[in-house]
Amino acid sequence: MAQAKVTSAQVAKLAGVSQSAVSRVFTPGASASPKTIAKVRKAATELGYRPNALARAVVSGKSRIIGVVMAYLENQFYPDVLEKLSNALQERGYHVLVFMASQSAGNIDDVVEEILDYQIDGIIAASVAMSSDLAARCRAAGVPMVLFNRSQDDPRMSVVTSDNIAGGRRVAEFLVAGGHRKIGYIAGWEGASTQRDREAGFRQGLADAGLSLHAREVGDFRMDQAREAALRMFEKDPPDAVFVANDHMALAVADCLRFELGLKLPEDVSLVGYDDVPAAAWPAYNLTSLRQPANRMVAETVEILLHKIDDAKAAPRRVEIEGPLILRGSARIPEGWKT
Amino acid sequence: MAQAKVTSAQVAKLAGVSQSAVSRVFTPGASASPKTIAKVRKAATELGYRPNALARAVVSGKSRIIGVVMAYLENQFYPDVLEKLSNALQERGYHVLVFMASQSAGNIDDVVEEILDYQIDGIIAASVAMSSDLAARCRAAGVPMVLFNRSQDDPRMSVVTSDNIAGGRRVAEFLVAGGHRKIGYIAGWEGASTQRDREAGFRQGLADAGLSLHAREVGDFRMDQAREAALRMFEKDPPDAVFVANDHMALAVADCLRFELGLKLPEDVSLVGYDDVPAAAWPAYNLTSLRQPANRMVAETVEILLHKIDDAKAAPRRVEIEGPLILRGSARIPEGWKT
DNA sequence: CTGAAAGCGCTAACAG
DNA sequence: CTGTTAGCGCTTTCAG
Repeated sequence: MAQAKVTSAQVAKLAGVSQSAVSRVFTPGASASPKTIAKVRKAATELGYRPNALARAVVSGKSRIIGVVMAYLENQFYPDVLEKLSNALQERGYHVLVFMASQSAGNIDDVVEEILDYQIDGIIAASVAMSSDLAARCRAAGVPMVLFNRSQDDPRMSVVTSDNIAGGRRVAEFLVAGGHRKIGYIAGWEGASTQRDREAGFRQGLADAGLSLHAREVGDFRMDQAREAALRMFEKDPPDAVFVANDHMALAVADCLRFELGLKLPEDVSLVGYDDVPAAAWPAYNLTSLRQPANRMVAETVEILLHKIDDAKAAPRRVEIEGPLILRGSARIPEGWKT
Repeated sequence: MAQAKVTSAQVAKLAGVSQSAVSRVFTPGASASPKTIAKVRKAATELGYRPNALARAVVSGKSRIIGVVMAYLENQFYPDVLEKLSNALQERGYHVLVFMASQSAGNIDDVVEEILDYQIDGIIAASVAMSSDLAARCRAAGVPMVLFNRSQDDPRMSVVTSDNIAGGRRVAEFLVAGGHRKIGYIAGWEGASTQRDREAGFRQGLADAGLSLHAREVGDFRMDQAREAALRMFEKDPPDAVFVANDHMALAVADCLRFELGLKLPEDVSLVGYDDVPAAAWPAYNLTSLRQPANRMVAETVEILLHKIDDAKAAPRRVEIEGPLILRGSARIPEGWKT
């Protein structure tokens, strides 16, 4: 009968070996004779023994816990990422301690401290701005960190994003090739590197075609703000195409244009988003969007982090992954446009 | 200058007190003279000391970690719940170790064992079926558990759901009052208690009006399955109203009916979902839905779990929370229908 | 209130 | 390979 809190000592006694023998049997890198292993395993299952991960962590210094900081889960892109991260880390024998930076009165720093108290082996920060102060603390504590979908100038920091500049440029090329000339942009939160890069790339792409932004509004990565931005943008001299900094906002813009302003996509205006969240593919939206390859971004993130974990002096890496433009019905497709 | 891994012993030395004094200053329930507290605090901040939560957990037996098991995050209802859970627990000084049961080759039991190794103080299982075997293990390990949005017959288990039977019945009353007579139902995964209860309530509601189900198909809580279910249901003798077991599926059904079958909502057919996820309110869907009050469900869940944590012999509780029917444009609204 | 001392459950040298 | 012996960093008696 399985007892609560069985210790290695009890297993040792039952198996007739030393406590360290038990430890060895359950420690990945250690060796024991087949005979000992058998005896210990038998006793262990008999008692329902499982090693105490915390005690192990205290002595070994490795908790096999990764802290994941998320800004908010409303944007479909993030639940998807969280799920993938969690699965990828689980496969590698790590577990995820989550922290939502959302509501928490701005003091994300406090909670990262708290999370640090758990002796986590690494941190993944998705779309949150790390104060350089905090980054310094993590470095001091020897906890590797990688930024996901948010860049930072600090060259000591590992970063994984999509290639936002190339992506922005590609959208511009696409819209220009589609014959659009009055092209608007709805920006995300201006503090975000992703926002800045997408806009920069987009502007470059327009400039290459001798164009510039016809209109620009800020949506702050929020649906309600995006709707209002769209309303302002179409008040007078409306654009014939709009690029929205992410899909989450683009969905709201699509609704606003169609149901509030009575416009048809793509006949009256072309609309393009960024991320390719699941909802972009839903028939009600059918949104053309530049895909962020979540799978590859997650894989890289995990790779970089785990590598840094077992080699503390590994150099920081900055990875930008290009994603394809997914063509759907919300934007006019140029004749002969190749993929 | 903040050093990596500062111990209480170092702080003690600097403060000129014993190591236990330092411990007392940082232990919630303990006492020390104001003078000692001051000295210790000063030394601690000077060194950048923070107690090691793991070591504390080993000796105290309380980790202040809650394991949260989630089936999948694609259905918008769950990210929302996860975020709220995480926030609520954080406020109470707990942290969340997540486990995604999704892909993981069916063996959710294995990973719950893993998560149990971390000496978590409690488990919240959202929409996952606990094998009674596993439930027994948790009980043996003395780890309280509460089931969220999924019921189980075992009376020793605490459970929080919405009142699915009342909800199903209410939808039936609503559709009947709207003059519908050929009413179809698209079921979720048949293994889920929520599915069964919603259907049971719905059928009761119809029966009370002398009606029965005109058609029934299974969508398994998946969008693609739901679409196919809708297609089958409308192949011949189509219903004039459909209740779909959750919004996640209802969104797919809405798209199928409108864009594949060319039907108008609510003129040709009324559609009602369950959950009231954010997307239900998006203009593109405007879906009438029975809301699951996530806030209250989460609050209850946390309450029950934490109570059980500090009183091990607290009786299990089963809570069913009623939610309102949110009227939108996808279903005909009966004349004089009161809220 | 405070320090000394005894563990929590486990891993990691260390001799044999 | 194995048992013995030190700890990991902390909380918690136990005297004083």
